[in-house]
Amino acid sequence: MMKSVGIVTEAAPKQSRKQELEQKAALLFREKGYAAASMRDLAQVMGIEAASLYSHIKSKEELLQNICLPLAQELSQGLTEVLSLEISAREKLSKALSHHLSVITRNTDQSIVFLQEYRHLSEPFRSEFLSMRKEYEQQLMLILRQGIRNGEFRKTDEKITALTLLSAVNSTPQWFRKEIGITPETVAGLLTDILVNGLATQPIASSSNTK
Amino acid sequence: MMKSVGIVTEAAPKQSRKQELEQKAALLFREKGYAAASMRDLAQVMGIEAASLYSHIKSKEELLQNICLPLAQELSQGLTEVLSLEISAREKLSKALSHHLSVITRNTDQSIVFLQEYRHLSEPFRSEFLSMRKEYEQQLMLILRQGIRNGEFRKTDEKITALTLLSAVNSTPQWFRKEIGITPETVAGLLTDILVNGLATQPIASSSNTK
DNA sequence: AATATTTGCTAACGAATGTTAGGTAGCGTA
DNA sequence: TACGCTACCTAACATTCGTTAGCAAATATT
Repeated sequence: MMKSVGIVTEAAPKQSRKQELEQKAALLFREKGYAAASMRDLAQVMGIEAASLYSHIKSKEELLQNICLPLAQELSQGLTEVLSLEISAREKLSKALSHHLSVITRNTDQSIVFLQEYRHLSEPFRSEFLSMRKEYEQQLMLILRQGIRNGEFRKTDEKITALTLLSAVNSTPQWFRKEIGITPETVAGLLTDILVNGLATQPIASSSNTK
Repeated sequence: MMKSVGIVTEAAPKQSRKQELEQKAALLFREKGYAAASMRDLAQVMGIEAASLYSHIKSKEELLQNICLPLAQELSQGLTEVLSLEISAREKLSKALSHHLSVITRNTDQSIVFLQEYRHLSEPFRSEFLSMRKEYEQQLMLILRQGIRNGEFRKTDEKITALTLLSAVNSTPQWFRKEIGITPETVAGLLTDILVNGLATQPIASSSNTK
């Protein structure tokens, strides 16, 4: 039952076919959406018949789960680690955004599917996913609250700010291509700078300016 | 046999049946996604049979078009108007974000469908939609460029910044509920403040200004 | 009262969907 | 050699899909 190929020399893409399937599925789901992407579409991309897919997977939804859940795990774990550090709120926010961006820019297809198609998970998984997301948002709010309390951040609505930050960084996979020379770390620096320091060269006095 | 149970006496069905259908369709598409939402689902929400929907519409996609295209028009027109004003870049950006937020917070269901399901438009429409979006992004970049040139804004990557701003405001319909007392104008003020002035109370030296 | 429009019905269509059953060729290993 | 495993095949299934045809009651218009 167990694959005893555990010699260290396995750097070659031997563990491939299923992984290749999952990669192709992520790309297909990204492009057409989970519901609109058929197993026959996926089979065509793989160069085989639709029924043959079931030699590798149990169901279509298993593919979606294998895209969403590992990503959710990796994101959650990273943020929890950052929260445990004893550094300023500003540094925490910077590290949190960097880790988040690092994860999603290294998995752009998966991230887009993760963000947009999670609702097609069936029931134990969907709820689990949503509560993980809620906890993630609340952990981010914790950082903001700390920063506001000790004067590092301005007094903003924590919830709105957290959701706004998240959706700003979550749009990155839409335009990020690793071929164009820009690294995830550079992106993290750029976005963190914009969001923390703002666009303006000098802040405006009052809170309201519209009339 | 027609159901002659007209006793129900709906309060004031001022809007036509077709408008009601389009509103319900927007909500359904938002909740399940366009591809996963069936005409039979929609019929059930309307309390009629699926085939009866076709007394009001020509096709499922017509519903999607009637959700996406008016919204795209209203957004584009507003931004073009702002661009024509002779005011500072900062004021332009503020007005642009305010108008954008005003439109999407007044049509939350439609906005979410508009943002996530446009790809299911068939071909003349999808391309038209994409080019409108591209022009919208470029108009926003124009404001940023103006602000950077005349020193109102810090030197950031215009494209990345524009996309980041857009996705930040576009997440608003996800949490905005008009019942909770907060007005679109207040949201616009909050978000503009965060994005323009940043989170920090005092900007950091930002050593990572390599490029 | 006669007519037209709106709004709904039942029945059914062909096409597409995810998935199962059962089989086969090739390959590495005991 | 025999075995088991991976990776694929053809054929077919039950459902669901968007949509059409044809008809009828209610409502509005004349």
